[in-house]
Amino acid sequence: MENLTIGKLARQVDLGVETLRYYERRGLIEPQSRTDSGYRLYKEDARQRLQFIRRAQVLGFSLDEVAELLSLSDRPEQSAAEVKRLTRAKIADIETRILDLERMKSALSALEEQCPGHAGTTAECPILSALNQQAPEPEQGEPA
Amino acid sequence: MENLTIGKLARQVDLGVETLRYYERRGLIEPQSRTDSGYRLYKEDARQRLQFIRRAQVLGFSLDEVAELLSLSDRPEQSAAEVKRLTRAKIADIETRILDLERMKSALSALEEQCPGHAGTTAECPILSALNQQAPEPEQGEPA
DNA sequence: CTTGACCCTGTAGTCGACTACAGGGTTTAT
DNA sequence: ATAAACCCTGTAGTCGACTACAGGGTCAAG
Repeated sequence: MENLTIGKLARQVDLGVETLRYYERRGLIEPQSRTDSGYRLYKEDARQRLQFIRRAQVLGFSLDEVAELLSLSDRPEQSAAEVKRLTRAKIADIETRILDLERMKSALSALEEQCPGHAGTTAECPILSALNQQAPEPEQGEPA
Repeated sequence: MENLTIGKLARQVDLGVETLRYYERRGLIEPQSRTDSGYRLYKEDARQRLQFIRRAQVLGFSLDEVAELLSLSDRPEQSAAEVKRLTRAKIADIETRILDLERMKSALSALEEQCPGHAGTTAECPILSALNQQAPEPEQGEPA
């Protein structure tokens, strides 16, 4: 039941004091109590909660999503369906981003292989040529 | 040699007028001239340049990088080495991001498969369990 | 000749996750 | 008793790529 001031907790979990207060504003964590002078006091379980936050972030969840996960975790009787749903949505999101990146990578790689580098000029560079490729006709814009 | 006002150009390339002015501030594009009253006038080749910008962005380049690519493209006599270097760096950057995302995805997928969903409670959810896993010892923080 | 659509500059707001003050009060160590 | 180290609130700044005003001037149509 040892009480921790925000500074001690911050050092223990290797976060800035400002970050902990920020998490509090975001609704992720709250001190168990306050001293008479208003100092935040945390219990040890705050470390657990902060670790939860960090791990969820590493898995790709935003702070808003972490807040949801935490509130679900705080109700152990509730169905796990929502957690599963959030996780699936996150996986789908990540897959989309991977596909986007794969597309960029393969386009870049194909061009990079063709590029003569120091052996040629920018005028002969297929990367720049691809970017400079003739534009489609003027287009009179959307007939809004 | 038809001159375009910023609004006409914006409609043709489907960008906002503000965006074009923003690109100008960022050093990506400049009007060929100005009217006496200060209106920007662009030539048709501005479309080409804006297309270059868009394509480079799609390939993952930041506006600062696009600016570099454009200035290289503006010097056709120069070696293509720098373009190749930028491209390789971008590919490496993308590969790193893909790996990060792949790691997240496989961690999430493994947990998601184990999650009972509506058939179980949050207390039985392996996703939340993983996030709540016992933290490493208190750690007295960095002995700064 | 006036209305409306356009243009100008300059500044501020958006998103996400912090990070950094400013201007105080409190606690701890000497 | 005083200085250092801590804590408080509240606000503003950072990054990137826009986007949105505010408060003007200009230009084309009726």
